[in-house]
Amino acid sequence: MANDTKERILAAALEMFSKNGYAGTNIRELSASLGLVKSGVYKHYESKEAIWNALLDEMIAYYADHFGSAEHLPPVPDSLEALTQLTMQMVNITVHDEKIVMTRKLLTIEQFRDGRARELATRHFLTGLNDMFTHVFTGMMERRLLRQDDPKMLAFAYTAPISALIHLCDREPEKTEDAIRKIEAFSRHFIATYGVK
Amino acid sequence: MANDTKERILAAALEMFSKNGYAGTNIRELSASLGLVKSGVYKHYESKEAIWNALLDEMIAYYADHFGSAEHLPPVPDSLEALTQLTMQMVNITVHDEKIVMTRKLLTIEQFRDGRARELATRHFLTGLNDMFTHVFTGMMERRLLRQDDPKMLAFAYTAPISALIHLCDREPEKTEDAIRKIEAFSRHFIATYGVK
DNA sequence: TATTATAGTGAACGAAAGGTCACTTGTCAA
DNA sequence: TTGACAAGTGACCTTTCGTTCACTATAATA
Repeated sequence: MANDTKERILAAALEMFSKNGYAGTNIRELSASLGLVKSGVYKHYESKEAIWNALLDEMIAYYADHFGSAEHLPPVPDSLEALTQLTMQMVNITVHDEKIVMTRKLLTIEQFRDGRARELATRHFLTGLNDMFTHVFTGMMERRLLRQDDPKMLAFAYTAPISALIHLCDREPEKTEDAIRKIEAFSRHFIATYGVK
Repeated sequence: MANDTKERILAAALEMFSKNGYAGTNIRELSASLGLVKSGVYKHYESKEAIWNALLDEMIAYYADHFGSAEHLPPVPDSLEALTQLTMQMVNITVHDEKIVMTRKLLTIEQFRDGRARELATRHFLTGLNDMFTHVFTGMMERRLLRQDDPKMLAFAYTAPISALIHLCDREPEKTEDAIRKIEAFSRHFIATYGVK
């Protein structure tokens, strides 16, 4: 029971912080959204900042669990088409999973205020996808699916535009479908450029 | 005199909003940073929100003046090397100009809260550079400096990675030099891929 | 059964927020 | 010289914020 409420507080905090930012969120509203009165929250966290820190802890742990280690690297696609499919699958999850979307928004909003948010933002927005596709492209080059080139550079050239469109989805959700189509078109264009026929 | 203070208030607002966000900024501090007492600010703007709106007006006007119309399109580079030089020149301005950096941070932080900030963010982060380099690449293809391809797609593939590294500079300024080197390396890699020898 | 820890309530608190207002000061036009 | 107005001050108001605390209800424990 205790733990349940504690987690529900974090979930509500993620929702409110990602919408209104840390400074723009107040404990009254947060509590109310859980059917609690605000003093009830203080039975589980000693302060607003403690909630923020716990949420960041959870986000960091979540990232480590889901994307952190080599076990989570995707299988190397065995065809050029499979690269697009892998990409679209990942994009669809990342753009439609509410929790991931909120996490990204939160990191976007708070990256300049909190050092740990800053680090995690860079991983989410830049190095995470980059490392993953460096691995993918290295494998694809070994299998002669991609022309020989610097896999890190290719991964950067591939993931950064995709990342930009994911950010667009966060910012203007009504453009999501369009952005996803653009990502697929970009993926195919990339393959047309670097793929080995 | 009146106008002077009015503008100084906007400058201070840009600084504070871009650092602490709208909700995290208070009029007392803002006034103090100008050597004023807070009621003095209300002689020039009727509310905090009015300051925000005036700042956004200014930002929108500034963008229109500096990057908005066809007059501001850069000359089409006459060589592949000139493309990298044009790029690096633009990147250096955009990364080192304090006002532009603060504007970008502000839009990053407030894009989910304000509709006009959202629009301007998309222009700053995505469509602005994109349109500009669509023009550049169209010209370079006509001059057979770049291989024939979809100029919009190439512009997107070129500008999005650069944009990602500019965001990195905003987030982690100590990585600025490194990021700029990466941009140059990326530009040269891009040319190696799409340039006509 | 008696006890005790836990989760939640509601009133209250001090600090800080945005905003108002009567007042002073300095500048310039009539 | 005087009157009017713009710019700035400082005290004050109301609201909202984060936080505390004495208290209650509940459910597990001894």
